[in-house]
Amino acid sequence: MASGKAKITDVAARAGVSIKTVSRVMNREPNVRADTRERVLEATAALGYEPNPAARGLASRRSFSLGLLYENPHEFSYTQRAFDGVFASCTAAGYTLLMLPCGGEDDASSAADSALHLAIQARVDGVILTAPLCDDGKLLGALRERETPSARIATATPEGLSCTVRAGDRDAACAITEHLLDLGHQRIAFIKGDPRHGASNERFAGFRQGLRARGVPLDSALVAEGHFDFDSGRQAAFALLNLPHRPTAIFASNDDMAAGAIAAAHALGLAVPTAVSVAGFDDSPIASRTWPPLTTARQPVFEMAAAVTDDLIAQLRGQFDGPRHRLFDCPLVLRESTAPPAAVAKKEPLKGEREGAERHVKS
Amino acid sequence: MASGKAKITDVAARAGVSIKTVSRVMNREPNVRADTRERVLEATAALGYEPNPAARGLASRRSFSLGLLYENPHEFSYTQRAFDGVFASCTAAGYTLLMLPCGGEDDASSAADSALHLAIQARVDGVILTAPLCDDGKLLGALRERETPSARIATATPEGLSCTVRAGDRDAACAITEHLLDLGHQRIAFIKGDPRHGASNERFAGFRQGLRARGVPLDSALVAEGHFDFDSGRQAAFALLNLPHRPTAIFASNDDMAAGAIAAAHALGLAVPTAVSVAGFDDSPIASRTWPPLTTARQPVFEMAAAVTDDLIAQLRGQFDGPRHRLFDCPLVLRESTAPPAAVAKKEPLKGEREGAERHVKS
DNA sequence: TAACGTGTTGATAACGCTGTCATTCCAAGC
DNA sequence: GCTTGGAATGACAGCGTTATCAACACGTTA
Repeated sequence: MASGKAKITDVAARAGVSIKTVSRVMNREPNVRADTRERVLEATAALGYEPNPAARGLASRRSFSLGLLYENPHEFSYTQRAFDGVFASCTAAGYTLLMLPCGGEDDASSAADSALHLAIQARVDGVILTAPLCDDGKLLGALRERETPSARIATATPEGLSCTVRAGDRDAACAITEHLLDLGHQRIAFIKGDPRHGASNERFAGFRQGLRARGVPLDSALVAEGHFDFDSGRQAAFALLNLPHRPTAIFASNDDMAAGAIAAAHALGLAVPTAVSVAGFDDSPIASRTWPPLTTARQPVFEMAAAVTDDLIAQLRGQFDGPRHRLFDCPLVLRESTAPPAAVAKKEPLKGEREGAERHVKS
Repeated sequence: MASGKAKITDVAARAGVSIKTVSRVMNREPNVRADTRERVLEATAALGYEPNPAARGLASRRSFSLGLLYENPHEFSYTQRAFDGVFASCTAAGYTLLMLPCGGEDDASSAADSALHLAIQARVDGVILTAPLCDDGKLLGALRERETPSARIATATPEGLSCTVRAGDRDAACAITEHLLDLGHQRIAFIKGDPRHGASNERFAGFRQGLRARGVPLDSALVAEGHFDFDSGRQAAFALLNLPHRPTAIFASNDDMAAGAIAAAHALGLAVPTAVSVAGFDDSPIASRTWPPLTTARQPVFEMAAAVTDDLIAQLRGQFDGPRHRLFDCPLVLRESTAPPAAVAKKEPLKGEREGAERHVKS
């Protein structure tokens, strides 16, 4: 109970063993008799002993901490979900987590440098990279040079010596596209994401794949550039909806941009989904906060982040037989922002109101 | 350049001084001759020397790290902005920052305990508490008992031995209320925030104060309970807008709930702001992502967090003459979610479209 | 019985820095 | 020149843990 000051010698004295044995117990090392371990644990509990991380770090030349490098100032909800997953795994494994923001806006590479410098200063045992940093050649090179183990979330290149995790962006984007086509849409616009993110290409590829599967030609006039943030989505949608022959549906590469598209539609007096359907990607918090709430694909960021962190920690502990590359499905989430196009709706009117409850469908 | 392995003895050898002098330079201690300091700095640069934080921590019995305790799983955008401010100050001062989430949902006090335990394990030099933890008596007691310095953001009790910072919630809420009254609204509904947050009371008090100043009686039927999250705002607004004699404006205690109110209005076929005006509080990211974007009060969370962190670090460094209690203004931000009520609008029609640009007005 | 192996435990030297205190330096005062 | 005192510097002992390696206990095998 009286904690805060007990050290390993106190515990050793109380348990009647050497400090080394206490150390063994604290570190879950083998070769300690069960009753000895019991006595030590009892002593630690009685004294409220907490190992001193500084002393541990100094002696073991490890810090038992990881760094989470991220860049996106816009879509922090993604980083938050990733953080939650990474944090959960770190805590479970007795690791400490450092947030290492990379500026973003201004000078991307110098921001990455400074974040890397923070990681070096803090002597983290490993780093976790989110997109788009996870595909930054210079950063990866610097990490390799320092022999810093790393894990990569949402990478475009699921290979190499570090563990990676990514979502089935292409399949899910294809599924969303097919959903829109199934509703009867023929003129579907697409808003691309930040080209530095590997997921952007994948989602666009999924979109094209969906069209191709249904024999609908790709109209390049309906493809707009975006950067994953609300404002770029709004502007892109504005332009698309002002087209002479405007699309009946917009598929934005993420939810923030989809929310922007909804705002643009509202501003133009176009009701969603009556006049125009809108779909997003990620199922981030904003997806259920727009009106109408967004049809999207759920990217299981928490689970992805937690899994890849587990992998990284396993690697740090030497339980490692080659890097592991994981792939997670993104199930479709159907909400109220998508519906048949007006022309079709007349032929097949919807029966009553759409239900408010979400429906999760495996993609 | 060749960094990662140099230690203080190497630097000392290269600079031709003792390790103690290098230590002095690294810690910006006085009583080092300018040219000596210069030589040492040159040597550190040449060797790419980075002090080992574990060794530093062990010898100095400090960790040079702070912990940010937070609880709100809903409104993470607030925590993010606070984090950004705290992080900026920490980095500038050479401190490391640990995120210490407190669960939230389930068992609040046990979650706070576990976060506190993480802080103890990590041996942070101080902690920063966000609402509502900053007013959690048990938590504050535990911190006092361990003599852990702390800073508190958005506290209801700006007093005691720790540095605090808070926003002028009451004045800003009063200003928003007066803004709605000035537009001609007489029946203004109010959605309260989480009662555990000190700000909730203050904002409600500001609302009442605004009404009183204009001689408008408080109609308790128009006051609803909320918990600062989107869904509670939506439900409260739903109930309010279904009232026989419904309000012409809704003032929600924060932006998330205001976004929920907008969703409720949309769902009921009530246009915002034509049929009902909606105002929020905080100017969080969602405030500019709803449609229409929200009239709100900007809480300068980044600046508040950075300032109180500076105070805490100053205290840790012994530059401390009593705790400092700061107060920040929340300027009004007028956007498109508020307008004169329909009846008044007929008499005094708006001229043309409202401009899209934001206008910041000091409250 | 002796040698051996396996499982368990402990003595002691690092780990890289800071705190304490002693020492040296140097300009000013007599 | 000699003393004085503050500024500048260094020697050295920890800080609380882990790593290394030695020692020991005990059952098994030759």
